[in-house]
Amino acid sequence: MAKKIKIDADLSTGEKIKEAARKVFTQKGYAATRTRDIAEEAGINLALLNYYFRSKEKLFKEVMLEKVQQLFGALLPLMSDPSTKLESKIEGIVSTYLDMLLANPDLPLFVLSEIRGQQEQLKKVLPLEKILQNISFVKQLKERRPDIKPVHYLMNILGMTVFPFIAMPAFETMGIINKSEFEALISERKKLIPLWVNAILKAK
Amino acid sequence: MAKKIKIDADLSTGEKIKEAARKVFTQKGYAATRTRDIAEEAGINLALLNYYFRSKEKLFKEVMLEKVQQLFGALLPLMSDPSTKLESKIEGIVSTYLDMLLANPDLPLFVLSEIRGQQEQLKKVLPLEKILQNISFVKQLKERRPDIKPVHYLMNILGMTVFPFIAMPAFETMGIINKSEFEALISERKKLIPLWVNAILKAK
DNA sequence: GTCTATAACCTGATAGAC
DNA sequence: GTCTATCAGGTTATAGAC
Repeated sequence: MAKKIKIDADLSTGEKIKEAARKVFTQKGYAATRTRDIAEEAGINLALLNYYFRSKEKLFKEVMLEKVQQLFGALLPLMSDPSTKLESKIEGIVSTYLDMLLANPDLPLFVLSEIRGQQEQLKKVLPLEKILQNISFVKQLKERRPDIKPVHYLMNILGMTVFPFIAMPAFETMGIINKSEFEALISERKKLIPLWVNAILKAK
Repeated sequence: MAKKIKIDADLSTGEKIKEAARKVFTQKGYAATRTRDIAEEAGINLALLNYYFRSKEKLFKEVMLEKVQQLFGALLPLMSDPSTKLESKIEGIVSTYLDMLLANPDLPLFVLSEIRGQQEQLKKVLPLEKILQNISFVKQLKERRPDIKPVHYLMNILGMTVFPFIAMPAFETMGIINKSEFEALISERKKLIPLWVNAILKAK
């Protein structure tokens, strides 16, 4: 069994490069990754990277757009479904989102820290401001608590759900927690967060 | 009135450079900042930067340690005080921390994304794992809810408090929110979060 | 399509004059 | 202490052979 094979060999060259780029960019960020890192990770030559993608920046933007959609796009269908009521919607959002984050633990920190100066591209892909107005979830929050801005609950749910993944690297380098302990915590939170959000919704 | 003066002129050269470094590093991160950016921001020559600080990395580490202490250090005295009871401790933590974050909005994203590979330096300055064991706040949480790990409440409080500052740049570039709207939200949360944390502590 | 070699550029750091 | 000029090394991107 080959242990240090980096990228699946039976992918098209373009996909191998892109997969390598996904990995290196999300781990190190745009400025700190060298195209050589990506080429090596992909098991191809540096020149090929520029043959398939015109430049480092172009490759990055493709990866970035994907990641933004992965991070935000996963939320929209869950929040939009008008057939589920608020409680089960919260449960679904938290559970699905935590699963996605466990599979992509460094996605949030990557997107949120590398998003600077990507306004142009983003607005095309994710017209979030318009979506957020008429989405079923927001309406239900408004109904339940007309006295509190729905965005507050959004922040609370995302904060409780996403923040652990943002802080994990720090806690990990400080030796406070390791990966398996973290995953155990997250699986506890899968049941707890919906409970807590419910309590928050009732708080006076 | 000189509008584009970058750094107060009546500082020692070393402090001018460090102040500029604080600003540029926290905005762009280590890899993306050029020592030339810092020199220009400080209104001095590039060579002087290397005269005062031996290298880019050394300058960065000084700034980084400061910022880590600012981000985590502010919490410790608040969480340690054994004379305050749980409710008012939560109120104090949230209120003080939000004030600090409003004054340094990009501090959390900077520290949490640039902390990689700083283990050595950090453990000297912040032996957090030991502190967290015996701190008054954690004990009180354990007493109140022996059935839930205290770290969960830590994550909830920090998530609700800090996460908005992490997500703000993203929401800002998407045009969902602007700075003054954000600050208004935060000042609302100053009263709401303690309420919510209380509700969470009671949730069954 | 894929490679080697190299061009063109940028960045951190230093030498040396003042 | 502060500057100008420059070096040394590294990085992106391309030219050109296969």
